Amino acid sequence: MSRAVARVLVDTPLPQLDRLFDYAVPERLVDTVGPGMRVKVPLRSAGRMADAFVIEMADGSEHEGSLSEIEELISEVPVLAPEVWRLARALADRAGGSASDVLRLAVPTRQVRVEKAWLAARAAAADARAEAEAEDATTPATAGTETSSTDNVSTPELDDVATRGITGYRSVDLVAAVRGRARLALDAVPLVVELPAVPGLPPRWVGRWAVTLAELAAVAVADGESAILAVPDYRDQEQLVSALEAVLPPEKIVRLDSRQSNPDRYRALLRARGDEALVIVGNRSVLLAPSTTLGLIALWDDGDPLFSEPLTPYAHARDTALLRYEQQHPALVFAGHARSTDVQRLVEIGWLSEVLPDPRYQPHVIPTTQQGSRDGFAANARIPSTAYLEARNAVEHGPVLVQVAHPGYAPRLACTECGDTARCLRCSGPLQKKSADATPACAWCGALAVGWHCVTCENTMMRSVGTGAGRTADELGRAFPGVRVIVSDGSRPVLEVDDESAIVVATRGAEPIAPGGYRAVLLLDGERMLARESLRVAEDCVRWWADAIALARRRAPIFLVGVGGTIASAMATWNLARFASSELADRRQLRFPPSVRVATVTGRTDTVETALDALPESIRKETLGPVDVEGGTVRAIVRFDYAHGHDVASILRGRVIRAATDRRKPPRDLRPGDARNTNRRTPAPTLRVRFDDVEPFSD
DNA sequence: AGCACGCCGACT
DNA sequence: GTCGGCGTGCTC
Repeated sequence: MSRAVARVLVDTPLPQLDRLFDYAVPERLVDTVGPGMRVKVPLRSAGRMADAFVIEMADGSEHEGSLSEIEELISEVPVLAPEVWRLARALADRAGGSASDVLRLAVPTRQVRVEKAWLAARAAAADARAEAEAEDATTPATAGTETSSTDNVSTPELDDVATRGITGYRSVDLVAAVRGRARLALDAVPLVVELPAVPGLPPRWVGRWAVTLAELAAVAVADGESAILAVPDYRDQEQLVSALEAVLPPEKIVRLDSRQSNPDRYRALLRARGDEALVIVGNRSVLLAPSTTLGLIALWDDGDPLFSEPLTPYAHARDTALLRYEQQHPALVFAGHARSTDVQRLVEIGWLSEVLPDPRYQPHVIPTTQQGSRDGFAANARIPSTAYLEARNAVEHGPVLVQVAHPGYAPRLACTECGDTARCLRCSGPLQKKSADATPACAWCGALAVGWHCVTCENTMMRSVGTGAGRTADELGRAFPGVRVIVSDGSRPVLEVDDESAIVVATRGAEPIAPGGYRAVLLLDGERMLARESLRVAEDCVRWWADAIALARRRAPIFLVGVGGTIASAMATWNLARFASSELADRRQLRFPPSVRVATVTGRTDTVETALDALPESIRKETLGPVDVEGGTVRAIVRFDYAHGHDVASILRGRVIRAATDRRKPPRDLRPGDARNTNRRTPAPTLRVRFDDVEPFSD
């Protein structure tokens, strides 16, 4: 007779165990165990237990040997949704990683209290339904936040969206596009807007992008479908949630992000597991949220590096979104003020359709390569005279934004005598000053530089090099006497300012929102920002500038200081798509990402070599390296076309599994005369593969 | 990772 | 003869 068999995925990072194992279901569990539940199973000799997810149930097994029995059902709550499993599998396969690594990000650890509340609510809802059916009445679901209701919401605001459409974009019916499951590259209108007053909530200004995404999500919910909205950081999330609260009842909005406590995340996950239409908002991991009725996925500002997952298998949220699109076919929206080269690539192959803002919203950007005026304080503050005059005029009416590259006071200090960088005497890290009268401190170890002397020339005096936000603020205070100066940087961010006169000095990405928008914007450190050595500098700068520009009042003057060339004219004409296109063309020329994909292969020399040898010749010949990295390992970079992604991933994955299984000692004759192998006790580094990492192309 | 199996060297 | 070393391979 057939006995109940559960196919499970064992929760382990070992690549060789990244497949399904069959276990017999003991009699006592036959009626309860099901897909998505956590279980404990014996692995290898009895006594060693491992956690696992039940993936599917079967009548029998292909396995030759005898089956072990499931040891224990951890919980009968099916925390792993089938669509999340499929996504995790596809993601791991594409990235050459293990599905369980993805699941660790997707499924929070169990919370018994939360689970009990959920089970109780579910039981209550089932009772209520039965009762309602008996009475043949339609009682709405009652009480508690855990109830599930499939009722469509209809708020006045939402009806308004559906009839009026979403405005600000050129000849596109965005509502119809979402309903038609379109794939869009949406260049957002660069403005701030005031949210409609909601009783009990303070008035609030947010980026207009947030309102647009909220409206799109509301359309999906009105159609009985869920939306997943992903943002790079919490400041964006705050804006988006506020915008959502203006168009949807709060119980339709679920936050799911990595800053939440585990119980909160678990509660959010269980809510998303129901079949209620919801908007699920969060950072990169929100794309792994369960949702069976997914009508929309939208990413805000996909070029932000916070969308790259720092944990194996390092998937980028954009790629997660694309895989999820393939599986569930929701509408897919990549929205941003600037356009990433990655999205541009998808536009150019005809896979995404562009939506452009109405040209009436084009910001008034004035590039000035001129290096500063002669008039006193403005010169110190690195502001060209035209910009200074405009800013002085504008600040009389409200806040003016000044964007700078570096926080602190003096980002770098140097010896007054020999000019060498001042370094920490303890750890050789560079010294910095946090404020004008602060004692210099080490950027690495934090030690205060008291009794400092230059290691090169023994001199004991140092001077500031470069200008941080604090020093700019001091100088601007003198340039604009009597005007309030507000500083916002990454460590002490200011989220909002009022609409009174002020000079707001902010590092990139930390710009506060001003009600009604800034009266003028000065983008000061463009030249320095562009000097960073990275494949994506230009693209990043355009994004940082565009996001700051979007905080300006309509028609406010925006000065891009010290930047010229195509990048400046792209900003001035607000043709950021064309800029992305020319960037992409350059990368194509050099065969750099995202025109091609890359994989970095790291490990012991012979392991890396055999891994590379396993690749087809056409791909092998596009290998850069291997080059030595620290710890007796080497690294190679493989470039390949998107069409070969599947092959490269599966071949390299095979090598990773082999390397993990194979514990033979390294060959004796590995590079004779190489001191590395003779003396050091290297713990045999295994083979590591990472896909689409841009870091090796930076300094 | 762990743990068992197995095939050669020194032992009662 | 056989005890146990670690090199090799597998995990339902």
